[in-house]
Amino acid sequence: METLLIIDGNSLANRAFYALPLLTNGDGVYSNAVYGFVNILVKCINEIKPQYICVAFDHSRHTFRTEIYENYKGTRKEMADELRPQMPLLKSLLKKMNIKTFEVPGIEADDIIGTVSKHSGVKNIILSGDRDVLQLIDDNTSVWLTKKGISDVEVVDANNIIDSMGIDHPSQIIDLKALMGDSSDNIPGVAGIGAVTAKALLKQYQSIANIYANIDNITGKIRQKLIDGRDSARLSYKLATIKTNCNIDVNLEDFNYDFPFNEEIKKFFEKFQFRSLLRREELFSDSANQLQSSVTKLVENRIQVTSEEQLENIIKTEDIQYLAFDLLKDVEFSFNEKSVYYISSQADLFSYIDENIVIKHLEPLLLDDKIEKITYDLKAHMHKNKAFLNIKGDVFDISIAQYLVHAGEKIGKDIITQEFGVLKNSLLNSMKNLGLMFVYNNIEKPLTYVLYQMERDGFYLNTDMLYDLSNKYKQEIEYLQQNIFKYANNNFNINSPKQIASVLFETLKLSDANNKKHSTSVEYLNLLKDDHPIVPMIIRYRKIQKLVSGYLEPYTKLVEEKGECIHTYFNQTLTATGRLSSSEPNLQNLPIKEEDGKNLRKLFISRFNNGQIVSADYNQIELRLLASFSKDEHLIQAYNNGEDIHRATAAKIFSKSPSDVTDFERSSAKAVNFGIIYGISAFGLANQLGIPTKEAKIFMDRYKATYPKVSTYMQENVKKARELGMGKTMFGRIRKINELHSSNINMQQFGERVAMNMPLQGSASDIIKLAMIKVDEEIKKRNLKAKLILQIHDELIVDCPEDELEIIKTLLKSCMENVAHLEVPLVVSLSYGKTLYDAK
DNA sequence: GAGTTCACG
DNA sequence: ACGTACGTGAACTCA
Repeated sequence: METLLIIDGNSLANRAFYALPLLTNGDGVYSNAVYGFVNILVKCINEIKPQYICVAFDHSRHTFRTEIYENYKGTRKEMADELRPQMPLLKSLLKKMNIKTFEVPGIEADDIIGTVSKHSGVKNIILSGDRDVLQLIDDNTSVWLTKKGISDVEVVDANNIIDSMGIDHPSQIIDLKALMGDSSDNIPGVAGIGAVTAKALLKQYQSIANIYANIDNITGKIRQKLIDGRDSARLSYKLATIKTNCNIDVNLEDFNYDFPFNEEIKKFFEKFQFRSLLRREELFSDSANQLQSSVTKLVENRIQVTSEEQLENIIKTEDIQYLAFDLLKDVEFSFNEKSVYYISSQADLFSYIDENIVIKHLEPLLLDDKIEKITYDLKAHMHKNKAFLNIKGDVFDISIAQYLVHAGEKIGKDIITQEFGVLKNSLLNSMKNLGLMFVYNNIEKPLTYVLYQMERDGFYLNTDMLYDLSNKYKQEIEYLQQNIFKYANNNFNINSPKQIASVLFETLKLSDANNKKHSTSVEYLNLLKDDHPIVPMIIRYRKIQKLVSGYLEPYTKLVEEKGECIHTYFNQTLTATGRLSSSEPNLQNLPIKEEDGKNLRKLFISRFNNGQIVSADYNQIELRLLASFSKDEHLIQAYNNGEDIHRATAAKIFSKSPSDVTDFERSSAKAVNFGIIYGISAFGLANQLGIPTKEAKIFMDRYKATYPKVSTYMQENVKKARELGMGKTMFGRIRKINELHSSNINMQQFGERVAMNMPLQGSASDIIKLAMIKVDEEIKKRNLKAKLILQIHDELIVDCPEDELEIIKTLLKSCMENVAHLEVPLVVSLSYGKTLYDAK
C-alpha cells in the first residue's frame, strides 16, 4: 500500500530549533530550524520511502478553540525571534521540493493532519513532536514522535499505543485530556483529577461519556470532583478533539513531491551552507549533481578574463579538449572541465574586455574542424554573431539534447559552461539509451540551421495596408463601444468578462439558464444574440478587438521598431509532442476561419517584385498516420482510392452509401475522426457536436466496431506507454507520460489520451521537419532565391520569385510527399498568390 | 500570477 | 458527483 507522510510543520520546526545551536549563514540569517527540519525530513524519506508528503502549519493563534475558550494555549510563549523568520524560509524550501503545505485560518495544524489522515485513502504516517496526534492512530495511521533532539523517533501505532500511553484505544487520548487537562495547551480538565485517576477511570469506564453515565456508581471525592468539573470536562473534550472533517481538499495527486532534490534545492543548501547535506550525493538528482560539481569547481576555477594578452595566453596554454561557449546571458567559455573563463559586464570599466574581442580570438577554434564545439542554443548564437554561422566540426547543442531527453518536462536551464563537457556525455548517453539519435542527428540538428534562416529572412508586410486596416478597425471599435454603452446605460470595460456578465445577467437580466458560471465566451453569447441587440455588438467588439490588439497593433509596433519585415521566433525546444511553436509574433495562429480575420493575411506579401507566396499543406496527415500505424484496411483503402475520408467514415458508421451521407452525418464523422486523434472521450465528442453524451457514445462505439484495428492500435499505444512510461513517434522521439501512474483517475485518463495522441501529432511533426530540411537542401542545391519562411504544423510557406514558381511547386510537393513511406500516400495541396491570403 | 477568452494546427 | 477532447501564444482583467 502507498504511504503518505504527514508532517506537523510547526511542531517539527520548534523541535529542530530548540535541539540545535543557533546556526547562521554568512549573512547572519538564522537557519538551524530549517536545517534540522530538512535532516529529519530526509531521514523519513529514506526510511519510510513515502509516495506522498504534505506538511501542515498553524495559521495563527486564533482558532475555533480560542473562540470557545480564550485561554486555550494561553500559557504558550511567543515564537522566538530567531525562529520566526525561519518559518517563511522553510515554507519556500518545501515549495521548491514540490511538497504540499497547508495553512488554514481558524484551525490548527493538528486539525489539518486529522482531516488529511482520515481522507487520504492510503497508509498514513504522522510525524510530530506532539502526543496529541496519537488520538488519530488507527489501522492505517501511525505516528512517528520526535523525542529529545531530533534524531530519535518513537513509532506509535495501533499495536503499541496501549503500552505507550497506558490506555486501550487511541480515541481515549481525548478522554484522558478532558479529565486530567493539559498544562502545555492550557486545557483545564477536571480540577483535582490527575493522570493516575484519569487512567484508572478510563480503564473501568472506557470513555468520559460512560463515566458520567455511571456517575452514581462512583464514590467519594472523585465523584464530587467529576460533578463539579462537568462543564470544564465538556469544554476540555471539545478542545482536545482534533477535527477530522475540515473543509480542505485532500487530493493525493497534490502530495507528490520531488526527490532526489533538484538544482534549486542544492542552491538553497549552498546559500545556507548546509554542508553535511550537500556532501550526501544520493540526495540529489543526476543533473543536480552535475551542476553541483560544476558549482564547486566554479568557485575555485572561474577565471575572469580582463585583457587581450591574457586571453591569447589562455588559448595558447589551455588543454583544449573542446570549445564550450555560452554568450547569451554572460560571456562564458571553457576548454575542459577544469576551469571556466568569463568576461565581466560592461559596468566593470577597469577590467572590461569586449565580447567581440573574445569571439575574434575564439574564431580560429570555431573554424577548426578537429575541435568539437558545445553550446546551449546554437540558433540564438547564430543570430547574435556571424562568427557562429560557419562553425566547422561537430557542434553539440545541449538545449536540443536536453529537450529530446526531457520533452514535456519542466527542467531548469541554469547550466554552466564548465559543465558542458560532462553534460554532453551524459545527454549523449541518455539519447543513445532512449533511441533518440536519429531524431537528434537527422531531424533537430539540421533543422536548427533551417529555422535560423527562416527567422532571419522573415515575412514582408504591406505597411500601408497595415495602417489603413488598423484605422478602419479602430473606428469600428469606437462605434461599437458607444453603442454597447448606450444599450447598457452605463460605461464599463468591455474587455472585462466579469463586467460584461454583470451587464448581461444583472442589469439587462438576460437568461443565464445552462450558464451558471456566467461565462461570456462567444459560445454562450451566441445563445443570447437574439435576446438583446447589445449581444451581437459585444460579439463583434470582441472579434475586432482581438484583431487589433492581437495582430494589428503588435505588427505596427514591430514595423516601427524593426522595419517592414516581420521575424518570428521558432521555439525548437518547447512542445511536449515535438512540434515547433512560434512567438513574438506568433505567426502560427493567423486568422483564417472567418473573412474579417482572414483579411489580415493580405498584409503578408512577397519580398520579390511580382513574387508569389506559396503554401503547401499535408492533407489530414495525422489521420493518414493513424491509417498507416493501425494498418486498418478500410482506412488504408479509402486513402489509397483518394476518397473523402470523412464521408467514407460517415457511410461506414451510419451504414449507408457515401452518396447518401447528409451534411450532419459527414460533420459528425469528421468530429469523430478528430476525436480519435485526440484520444476520444464521449463527453468531449458530445461537447464538440452539441449532442448528449449518450449519443456521442453510440457514435464512438460504432466507430470502434467499424474500425477495430484503430481501436486495438490505440489500446496498444496506451499499454506500451504504461510499460515504458512514455509515448514514442515513428522516428523515436519520446514524451514522458507520468500521468498514467497517477492516483487521480482524471489525470490517468489524461495520460491515456496523451498516449494515444502523441505518436500521431509527434510523428506528423517529425515528418514535416524532415521535409523542411529536404526543401532547404533542394533550394540550396539549385541556387534558388526562394525562401522557406513559415511552418504552421502541417503547412510550409515559401516566398518565391515569379520565375521560380513552377520549380518551387514541384519541389515542395515532391519533398513533402516523399519524405516518409507509409501504407497510405502523403498528399500535399498547393496554393499560391500575391499575398498569404491568396495562398489559400 | 491565475483565470478567461480566442487565434491557430 | 465530477470533469475531460490533443498541441500551442497572447492580450486582457483582477486580486
